[in-house]
Amino acid sequence: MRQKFTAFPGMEDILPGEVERWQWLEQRARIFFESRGFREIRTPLLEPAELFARSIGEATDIVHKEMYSFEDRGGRKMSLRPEMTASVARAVIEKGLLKTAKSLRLYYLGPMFRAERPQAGRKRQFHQIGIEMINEAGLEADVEVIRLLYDFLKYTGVAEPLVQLNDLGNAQNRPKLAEDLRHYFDREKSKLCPDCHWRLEKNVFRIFDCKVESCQPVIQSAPWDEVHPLGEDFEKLTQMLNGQKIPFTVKRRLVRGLDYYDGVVFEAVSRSLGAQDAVAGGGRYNQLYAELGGQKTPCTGFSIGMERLLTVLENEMEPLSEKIRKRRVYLAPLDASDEILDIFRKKALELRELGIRTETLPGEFSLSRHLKRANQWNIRYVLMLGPDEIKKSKCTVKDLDEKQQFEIGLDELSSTMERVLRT
RNA sequence: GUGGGCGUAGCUCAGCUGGAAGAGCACAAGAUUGUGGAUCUUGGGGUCGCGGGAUCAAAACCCGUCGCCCACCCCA
Repeated sequence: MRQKFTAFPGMEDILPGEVERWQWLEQRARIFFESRGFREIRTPLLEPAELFARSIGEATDIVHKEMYSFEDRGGRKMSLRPEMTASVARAVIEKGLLKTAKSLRLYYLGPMFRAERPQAGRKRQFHQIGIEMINEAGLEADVEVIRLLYDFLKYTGVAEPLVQLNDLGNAQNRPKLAEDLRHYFDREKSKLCPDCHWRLEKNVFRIFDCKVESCQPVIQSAPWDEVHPLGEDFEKLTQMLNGQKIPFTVKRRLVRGLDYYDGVVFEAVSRSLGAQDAVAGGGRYNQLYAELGGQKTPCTGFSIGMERLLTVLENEMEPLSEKIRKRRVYLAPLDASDEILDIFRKKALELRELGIRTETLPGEFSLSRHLKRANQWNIRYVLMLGPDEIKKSKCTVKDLDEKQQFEIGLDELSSTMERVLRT
């Protein structure tokens, strides 16, 4: 097993057999978001390094130690995108998309890159599905984003999506909030772990992510309600969510690692994921566009980790392979006559136009072999055509699951198979 | 960057206090040229992660090294 080339750590091949789940999820996403008025946007994988520093934040881990950055031949500093929100903002500002529309609803889907140490649920190349609601202020937009996330997760088959939310405060009061929290944790410093001491210096909010046992009491009794009580707006938001029957919990220690968030933030979590339990995360960001040189533009959005969602769905996905399997038929010509092969070519074309995968083993005329192969390829229906069938102008269709077979007139073969496969 | 676990066939792994590299699954051919999954027969596949050391003898013991996984940090 001496191998010359291997994929880089944390960059995985998605092989046939697994790729079908990805295709399925991508298709679900497109159907779901497009039918709700979102339009896809695709941006380059490479962007100016500065774009991410300005948007995500110079001091965040993502920017200062997890970006793939390098210079191209012209000495331009570029980075592989670690997330999509900044790229979308750049494109919207650069192309002036808000000049011909008051607001935008965009979705995206694709690979992101972060040079972290790989682990369960954390790859260096990973994939996200996300949406951005651009230039949409107001509680209604916040509620809608959360509802879209909740509905989409249900739509893909997550049994009970759990949404957690928090209010990080707005641009005006956030510095003071950080200051007050720093003040509090500084008083309790002796009870905190070394990592938290570091966080205290760097980014107080991160202390809330600490999992060390001894830090928990201090975190629990953080004076959120004094320094930043949940306001009337947040109260209204929760009422609206209740009204729409979206289950959620308020988690005051929920903070996010990207600096551009302010206001309402949320995550969807699943216990089945292990240490990295967030399936999706998002929230409101009202300052980003101004920061990047555009007009001040209130926005909200989220992104979903595709790998993580697929992990959550793993159990529920079993019927999926079944569904894919059903859209296939196998053609078994029983001799090499031109007449039979001609009919099969024509029928294969018809079936394929109907979106039915049609396969055969070329140059093989032994029925036993055909059946074996169909079985091996996990195809349920075998269409058999030989001299006997030609005489009657019919085709014998064998159902390998039910061990039945029946004859269908050649003229209605394709339409009948379409009906059979639909159920 | 810091811990812990694991590296033997394509996959899952067994291999005892050192004594001729194995099983199951998968793959290929046949028994079987108009009725498949089973069974049987046969076959291809290995620098036992890599390098060194002690030994008559190492997959096993010692040292080093590389890789992967999990966890911390952080996030999707």
